[in-house]
Amino acid sequence: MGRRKVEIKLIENKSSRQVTFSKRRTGLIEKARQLSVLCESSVAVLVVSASGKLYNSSSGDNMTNIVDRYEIQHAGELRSLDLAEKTRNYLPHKELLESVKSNLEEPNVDSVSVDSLISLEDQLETALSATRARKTELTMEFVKMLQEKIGTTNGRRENNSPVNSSGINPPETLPLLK
Amino acid sequence: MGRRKVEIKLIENKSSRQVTFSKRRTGLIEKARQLSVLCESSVAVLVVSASGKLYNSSSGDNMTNIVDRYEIQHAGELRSLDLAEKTRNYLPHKELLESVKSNLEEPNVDSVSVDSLISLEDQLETALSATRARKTELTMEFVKMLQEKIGTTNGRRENNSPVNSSGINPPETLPLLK
DNA sequence: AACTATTTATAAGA
DNA sequence: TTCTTATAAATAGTT
Repeated sequence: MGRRKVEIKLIENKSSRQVTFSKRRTGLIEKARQLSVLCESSVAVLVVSASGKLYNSSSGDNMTNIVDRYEIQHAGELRSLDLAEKTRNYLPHKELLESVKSNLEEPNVDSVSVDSLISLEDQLETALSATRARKTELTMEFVKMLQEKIGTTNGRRENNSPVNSSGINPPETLPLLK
Repeated sequence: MGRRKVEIKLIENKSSRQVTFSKRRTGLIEKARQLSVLCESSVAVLVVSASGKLYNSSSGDNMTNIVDRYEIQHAGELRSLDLAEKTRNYLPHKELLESVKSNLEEPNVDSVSVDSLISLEDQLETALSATRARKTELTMEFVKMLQEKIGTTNGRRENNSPVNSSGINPPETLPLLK
C-alpha cells in the first residue's frame, strides 16, 4: 500500500529497511490497540530488532498479565534454555567479561576480586538454572492436576490417572518454604 | 478500510464484533509476519479474547525466546501475583473445586481422597509461590550484577554499587542443587 | 518529517 | 461461514 508493490522479503537497502521498520512497527502497534478496543480483548506485541532492541506494547491489560496467560497455557512445555543462559546470549557476554577484566587491570583494583565475581556469577547461574527447572517441574505438576480435575468434572477422565489418594503421592521433596 | 468508516470503540453488536475480531486478528498476525521478514526482526503477538481464549503467533524467532527477551529486560520489576494465583483467576477455580467435590459424592469414590487432593494442591501452590519468588530474587541479583559490569566497562559506574569482593557477598542460602 | 499515489485491509453485503 | 466489492486506511517512494 504505497507507490509500489513490495515483495515480502528482506529489504536489502539498510536505510529504507530502517524507515520501514519504524513505520510498520508503529502501524502494527496501532492495529493491536484498535483490535483491543473494538473487540474488548487484550493484545500484546513484542518486537525485537535485528540489533536486539525490544519494542513492546500492550492494550486491554498489562503486559505481565498477558504474558502470564501465555505461560499458564504452555506450562507443560519444557523451556529449551534457562534465563541465565539466554541473558548470556543476548549480551555480548564473553567479550564483556574480557573487557571488564582488562579494564580492571588498573591501579586501584585487584583482579582477584574480579575472578571471585566471575565465580559468584557461575554460582548464580547454576542456582538460577536449578531453581528455574524446579519451578517448571512444579508448574507442570500443578497444571496436570488441574487438568485431571477438569476431566473428572466432565465425567470423561482418562483411566490411567487415578484421583484417589493412593494414586497421587505428595512429593516428599516439596520445598515448603515460608 | 471497509464500506464505512468505523469509530475505534467497542462494537456493540455481538456477532459483527466476533467477525471483526476474527478478521483483524488474522490481519494483525499477518502484519507481524511481514514486519519480521521485511526488517529481519522477531515479532510476537498475543491476543486474549474477552472469553479468555488465547491466540498467539511468533515470527523470526520462537515465542519462548521473544518472551524471555522481554522478561530479561524487565527482570528487576516485581510481579504483582505469582503464577499459581493467576491460574486460579483464569480458571473458575473455587466453583471447580466445589463441582469436583459434589461430582465425587458418588458410589465408588470417598470424599476423603478429594480432601487430600485439595490439601496437596495447597501444598503445591505454596511451593510454587515460594519457588517463583526465589527465582525472581535470583534473577534480579543476576541482572543487577550484569548491569554493574556494563557500567564498569563504560567507565560510568554508580559509586554506591561496589564491584570488589567485599561489596558482594555470595549468599549462603544459594540452592546449589544438581 | 511531510506528502500522495497506490496498494492493502476490511466493513458490509451476498 | 465464506466470498465479493466498495471504501477506508496504511504505507513506499518522493520531497
